[in-house]
Amino acid sequence: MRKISDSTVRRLSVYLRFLEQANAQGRSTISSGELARLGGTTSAQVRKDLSFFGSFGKRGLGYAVPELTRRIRDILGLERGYRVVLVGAGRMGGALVQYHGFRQRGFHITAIYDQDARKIGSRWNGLVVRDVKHLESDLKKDPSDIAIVATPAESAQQVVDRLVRSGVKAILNFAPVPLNVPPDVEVKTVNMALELETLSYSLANR
Amino acid sequence: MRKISDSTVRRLSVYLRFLEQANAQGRSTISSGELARLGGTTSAQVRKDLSFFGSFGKRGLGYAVPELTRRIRDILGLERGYRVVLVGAGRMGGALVQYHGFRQRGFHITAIYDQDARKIGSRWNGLVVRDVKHLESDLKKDPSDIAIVATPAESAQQVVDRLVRSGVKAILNFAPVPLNVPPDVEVKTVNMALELETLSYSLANR
DNA sequence: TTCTGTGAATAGGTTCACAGCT
DNA sequence: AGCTGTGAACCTATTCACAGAA
Repeated sequence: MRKISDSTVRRLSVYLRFLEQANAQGRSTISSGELARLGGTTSAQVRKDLSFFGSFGKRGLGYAVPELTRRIRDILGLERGYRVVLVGAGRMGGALVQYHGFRQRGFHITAIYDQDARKIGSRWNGLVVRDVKHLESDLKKDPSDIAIVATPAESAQQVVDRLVRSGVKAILNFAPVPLNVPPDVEVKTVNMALELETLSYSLANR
Repeated sequence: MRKISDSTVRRLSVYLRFLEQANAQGRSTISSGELARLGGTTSAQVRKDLSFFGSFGKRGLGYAVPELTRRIRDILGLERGYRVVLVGAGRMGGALVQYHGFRQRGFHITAIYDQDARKIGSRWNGLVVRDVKHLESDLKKDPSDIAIVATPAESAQQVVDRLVRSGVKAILNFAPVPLNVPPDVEVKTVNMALELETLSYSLANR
């Protein structure tokens, strides 16, 4: 498949949100102009983004809301559900387990792991925190495509190595370190301090 | 000042982390090649990024670690501290208040706000959660440059409007909606469900 | 010799503008 | 008339490649 830029994929996610709203309101069509306005981009950008995957619209009319919704869900691989394991039962892990947006979109956290004996065994949103030493054996029994890493920086790479060896192919990383993975594994790092620093930069340079 | 790309600013943040490590290890110089390897980029990229702000290196030698650290902190505006207010005392807000990376980098959360009577008055990491209705009057007394919005999607825009009217110039947004702000206000949105969707895309298209 | 600093070349993403359906 | 789909033009970011300083 033709290489699609990360920014295009991110915008598809954004369009999808507004399409779901339009669906809920029972709207039958939507134009590239309206999707653009809602998503903070331009109509040409919307049409270009969609054109990488096909011609979904009707000239003079716009896009059929239910069809385009389905198509984008399909492109993003959201028609199936995903099992997600979470490593790191700290504050951030806790927030993520509760985060409604994940389940809503078909990402189901199926297990939580930690090192800390004080956390192991406690119940979190219906799940028992397990000792991270069971990570490999659990994943062998119940494989997972996606893992969320919310450990301290020091242990993140080591955890990731173990996840990769256990067949995890996609990792969402909240530890503030770049992670090394083989080319067939995808990592997204969310680094909140770094986001604040870009804000600091913009305050300092005006 | 010449327009610097967001990606350059983000990479400077990354370099800064490794420079601080190198400092801690007492290293005196570091080359663009090494910074590149650590930060997952190329040596030409490192040199280009730095060259937008001056010539900090010594040919044949590399960069003096303490000097470059200082320069980047200065560029990013990290030599001063920032007062940060947090709106939304949910799970995510809780994780953010505790997050060590913020304080470490000079971002001090000075107040927490919520709507929910059950949360108002409770102590969080030494701060009492205040009724969000005091937002404007508090900011008038003690202005803040930066706010973190961790409210539900529905209230985010309204909260942001009030922050903007109160003089906040930079917002880190965890609510899963694009926010409208005037051009002199900077917003960074962190949308975790969207990150997972880009991972889903990469799993679906291989 | 080593490694920086930087124009020039390349690649990639966005916007333009218009032909072509409905 | 209205709105899509798309090549072409434009703009921005990255990589190359080399002159020049230590």
